[in-house]
Amino acid sequence: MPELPEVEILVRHLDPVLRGRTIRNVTVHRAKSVRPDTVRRFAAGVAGAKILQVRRRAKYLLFDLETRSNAPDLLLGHLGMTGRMYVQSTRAALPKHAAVSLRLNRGVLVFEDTRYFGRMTLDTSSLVKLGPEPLSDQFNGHVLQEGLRKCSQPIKPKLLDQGLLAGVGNIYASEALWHARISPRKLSRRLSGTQCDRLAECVQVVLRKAIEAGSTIPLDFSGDGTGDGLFYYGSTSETVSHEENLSVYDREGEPCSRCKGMIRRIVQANRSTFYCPQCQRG
DNA sequence: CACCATGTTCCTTG
DNA sequence: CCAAGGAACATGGT
Repeated sequence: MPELPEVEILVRHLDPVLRGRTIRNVTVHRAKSVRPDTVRRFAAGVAGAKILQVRRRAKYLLFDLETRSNAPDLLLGHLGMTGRMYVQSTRAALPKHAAVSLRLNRGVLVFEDTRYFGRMTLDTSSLVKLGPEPLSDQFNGHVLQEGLRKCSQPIKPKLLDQGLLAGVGNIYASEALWHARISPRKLSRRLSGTQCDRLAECVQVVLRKAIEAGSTIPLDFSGDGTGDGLFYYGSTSETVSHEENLSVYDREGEPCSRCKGMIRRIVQANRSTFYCPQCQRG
């Protein structure tokens, strides 16, 4: 599920469904999924709260809560690598890897997370280290250049630094660089002003396009087949948008659609990078 | 069995 | 102290 566009799509689905609902009951199936909260503190803080709004910041879901005074009023969700969130019927069985489930006045908000790298927590400290939202006017080529000025890392792994800009992940980092025709191995501080402008622009275009593509994917109401209209599944069908819309990610050995070069896979900072050595130069 | 996976954080190294 | 690299986290797919 999880880069900025996928989280954005999920938030757009969840907000109208959850807005105004009250959390009647809290079950933490995996204690580590609410870290650094304890199960006790999390349950006490969330039970009885009313969800006022669901928003996004970077790859985080923000649930604004109305709670008793002095209680934390912001619940934070992060999908990690494999997290999903959806509302299902109270009668439906929980998935094998349910991490947290919140029973509402109607339906259950399920946080499912196969690898348990994700979070649902009242601790919001991770938000303070985040850089600008790439789709806001707080982000542009100049801001990017400033952030890269003293950086000796190659540009691609640097794009994953959430303190530089917040929300780009491994897929869209490779994609943005391809669109900007910049080598992922280029030293960050060596990007020219023009390149920074172009890269900032391409980051925005790639993210916007992905959100647009995700918006056209129909919701998956399949759930468990009880079909009472409650089901909002986080898209199961992102593979569709992958194959259709990605230019280099996971396309090692395929020809570049722009120059007929051969797309390569390399490893940087322990993660895969995909690029076209022909049209992405130093 | 080996290697790969949309992310973050911690530990080590330089 | 800082930046960068690597591993850990946990499970499943190929």
